[in-house]
Amino acid sequence: MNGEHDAPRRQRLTRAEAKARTRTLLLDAAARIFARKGFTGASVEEIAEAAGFSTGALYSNFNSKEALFLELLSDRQNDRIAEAARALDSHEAGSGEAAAELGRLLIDVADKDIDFAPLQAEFWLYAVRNPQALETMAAKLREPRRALEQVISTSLAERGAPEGVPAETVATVVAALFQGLVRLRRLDPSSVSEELFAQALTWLFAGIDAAGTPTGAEDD
Amino acid sequence: MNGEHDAPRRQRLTRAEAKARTRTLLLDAAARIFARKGFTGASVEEIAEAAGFSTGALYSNFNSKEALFLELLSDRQNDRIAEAARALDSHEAGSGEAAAELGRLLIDVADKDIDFAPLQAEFWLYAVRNPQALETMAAKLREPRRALEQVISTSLAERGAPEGVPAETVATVVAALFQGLVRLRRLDPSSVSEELFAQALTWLFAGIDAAGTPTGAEDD
DNA sequence: GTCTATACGTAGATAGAC
DNA sequence: GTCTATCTACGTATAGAC
Repeated sequence: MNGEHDAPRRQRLTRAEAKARTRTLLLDAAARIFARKGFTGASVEEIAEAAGFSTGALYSNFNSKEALFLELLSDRQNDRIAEAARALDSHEAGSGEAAAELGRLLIDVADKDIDFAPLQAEFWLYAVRNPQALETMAAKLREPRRALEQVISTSLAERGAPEGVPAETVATVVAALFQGLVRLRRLDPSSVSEELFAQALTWLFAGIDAAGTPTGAEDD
Repeated sequence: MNGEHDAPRRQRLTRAEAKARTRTLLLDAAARIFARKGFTGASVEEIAEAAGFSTGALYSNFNSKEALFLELLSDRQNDRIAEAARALDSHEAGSGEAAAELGRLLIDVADKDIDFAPLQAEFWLYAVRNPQALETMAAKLREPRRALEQVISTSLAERGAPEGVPAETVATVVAALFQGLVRLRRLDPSSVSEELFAQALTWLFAGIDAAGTPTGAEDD
């Protein structure tokens, strides 16, 4: 009855597209459930049901629970980080505006996207426990990291900071601060105000300027 | 033969002491295994065996796997953090020495005590997922946090920073930075050099000074 | 107080129907 | 390609011996 190489494609949704949609839905559900229950704590049945499918459908799209998790680790974790890079790109790092923008992003990540930080933590733990995944994760962080470095590098030059201050180092500090503050805010929101990240960045860049010109002398 | 209220105490190891020792050994093993496999990933049998006991002995000392984990969360997590507070106490925060000392501590935590950061991550995830444990965890972090605040407060006063800079805020920034850098170093050691934390602290405090006295004016 | 043996539930993964 | 049913293994927790 239903020939398979001739008939289908009735509503612009080919078989391949339908499968791709299923995959996407499963990945979305997996991100939520993994974030809420952890890699080992989450069950494949739970994930499949949350996506509206059965475990059979899940295994038809992914070889194993681990493969599903690793695909998230490779493909999904950049979403928010890329957003941060964009937020930085529209202003200059070190300026009050960029700091304020990043501050807002921090609050968003910590408060609105409640699954983000726990999922990142799961990724980090998995990477730390599985050396082969460690390189994958480090690689995935490199791209947005370079974007951050680039913006910081530009900003440092504009501020007249000396060449003794590599943008790479500053980018690391900013990234670490961001992560750390997001996690602290989840534990105790009152300890990490909405303006704190912006404030810290302001201090940091002022300190870099001061370190470049300790007593007020400039030029190199 | 062996009367129980009269005879024992032959090698200075009473029954109560023996049990306490068992508990300690189980807790030590639990810390290791939970750090390496995660809360859900670790099995009680694994933990018991690592401590040299059986699951029966474990359940004779703890009501459940969760109770064991919660005891670690409540009692053990302060070890390293208290150490940080002590490191700060011997110098003044903001001084080059204190910064260097903390920098060494960071490297120690990141490289030597390989179970510390993953265990903290497990605690954090558990707290984020279990609101009732969240308060427990936040409370446990408060004590060393106050110590950090105290030292920073003193240091700020010495440096002539204005009252507009609360030590509480600075302490949060320092703590977040520490956590964030430890985790980044585990992913990519080359991105977080041994001197980076000290460097970041130096910048931070210089920036605070500069913010207090923007163009070079002092006095209050 | 600790061990051995086990009950009971649940989870990852597969097989075969549709 | 997805679902239902199931196989198998493992993990928590308990019971009873020593």
